[in-house]
Amino acid sequence: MKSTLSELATSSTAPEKHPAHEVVYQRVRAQILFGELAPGQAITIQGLVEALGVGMTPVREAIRRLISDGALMFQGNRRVSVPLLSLSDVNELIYARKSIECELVRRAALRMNSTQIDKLEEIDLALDSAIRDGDIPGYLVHNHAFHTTLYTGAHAPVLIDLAERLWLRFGPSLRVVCGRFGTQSFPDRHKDIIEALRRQDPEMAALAMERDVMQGMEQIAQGLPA
Amino acid sequence: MKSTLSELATSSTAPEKHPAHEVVYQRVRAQILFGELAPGQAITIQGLVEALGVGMTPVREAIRRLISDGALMFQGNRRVSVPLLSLSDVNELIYARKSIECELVRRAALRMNSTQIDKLEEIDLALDSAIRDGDIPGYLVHNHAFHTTLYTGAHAPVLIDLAERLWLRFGPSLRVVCGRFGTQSFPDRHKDIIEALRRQDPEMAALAMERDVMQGMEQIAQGLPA
DNA sequence: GCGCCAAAAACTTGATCAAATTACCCCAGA
DNA sequence: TCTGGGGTAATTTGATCAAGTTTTTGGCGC
Repeated sequence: MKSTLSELATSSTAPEKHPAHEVVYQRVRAQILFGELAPGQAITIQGLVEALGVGMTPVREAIRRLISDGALMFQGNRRVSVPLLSLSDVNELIYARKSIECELVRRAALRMNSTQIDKLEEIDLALDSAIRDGDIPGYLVHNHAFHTTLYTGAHAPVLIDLAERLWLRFGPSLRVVCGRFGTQSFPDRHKDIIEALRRQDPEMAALAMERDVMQGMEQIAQGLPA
Repeated sequence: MKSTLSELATSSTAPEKHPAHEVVYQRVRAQILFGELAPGQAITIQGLVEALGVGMTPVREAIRRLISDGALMFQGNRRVSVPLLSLSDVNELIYARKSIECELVRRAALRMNSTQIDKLEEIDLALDSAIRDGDIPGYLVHNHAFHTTLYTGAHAPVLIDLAERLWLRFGPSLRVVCGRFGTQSFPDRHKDIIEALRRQDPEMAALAMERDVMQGMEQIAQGLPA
């Protein structure tokens, strides 16, 4: 029984019939977010056609979407690859993440009820175990789940869309950093965020989020290819 | 000799061979940005196939991209349409535009040379004539050109990508507002921006941009369907 | 090193199948 | 007879695939 990370992350309890191009998109998206694809790695349409056993049209649609997301990069001569981040890119991502995600957590602080916050705490506990065990894929999955669940509470679809896009850009590089430094080097700001949510204190939440973002992004900056 | 707005806006001096899916994307993108498609309007694959004389795979790719951009909206039952903005959407767009575009103009203020600023001033003059003449399409095209040229000077690809996406979201609604109120109601903050650029004063530029953004978005908010 | 040739991959199209909407018709009830 | 509702048929549209065409790449010989 083989079950890859991306299969787990994309499996749904409700067996709705998703179109093939959607399945391919979600699958590759998860591979990028959770580090199964390395920065700089080449992606071919044919490769995905053979790997996933679908026709070429759905694969093409999924790839165009991912390029638009910034999750993949069009290299000009018909080549597609996972982007390599420059230091300048990381600096832009830092600014954008701080702007967007701090606002999301501010809004979430005003709107989330205690049930939703409990759910968040539950995810954070799973995240803690992953960190203790040095489980890098688990860390990536739960860390992403923590943020997306948090943002869902903000009821801000446009900002959430922007935030998800930013995560797709640094996902592969985050995986590399974890592989190099392990998960220990991430002190947990999530506890501060949760406390701020319970107090319904937007500015405290935004401050904790800013620290969380900075920690992650500085790690990525240090792990950049020289 | 018929030449629509989107044809003009996408025509390039260099007749490079772009793939059909790219041509379709640029074409529909321009139609959305410059108001040839109304909010709520339905988009069909077959319609574009017939209108543009290309196969359906390139059209599908272009549509997926535009959906990912937020320029089009997937309505669940296989239907695609130009999004209608809610007041909440506009509020999110205001925050995002202020964050991203003010930072872009700050960076541009530190990097643009006087030749580039001259180019910007030239575009702004064309914009002024369009306003005087009540030329709404011209206003939309030149206004967009002003901002993209300005942002190009910031050398910040990630932030530029985010900003372009935001423009795609409110493009159709901006067209509606112009049609209702005309172009007179847009006092010109661009002069302030240009002066700030010449002084290389990032904060003055950011402030002028913030006013420009607020003016445009408040117009859109007031023009929202009741 | 330069150019030609072969193989692989991307691009495009047309055909086929499935799903959804629309049109239409028939019948019941006023 | 007229009207309205329900159900079915036809058309429209979307989804997928496979084949043909074009482009790029990489190797090989000169």
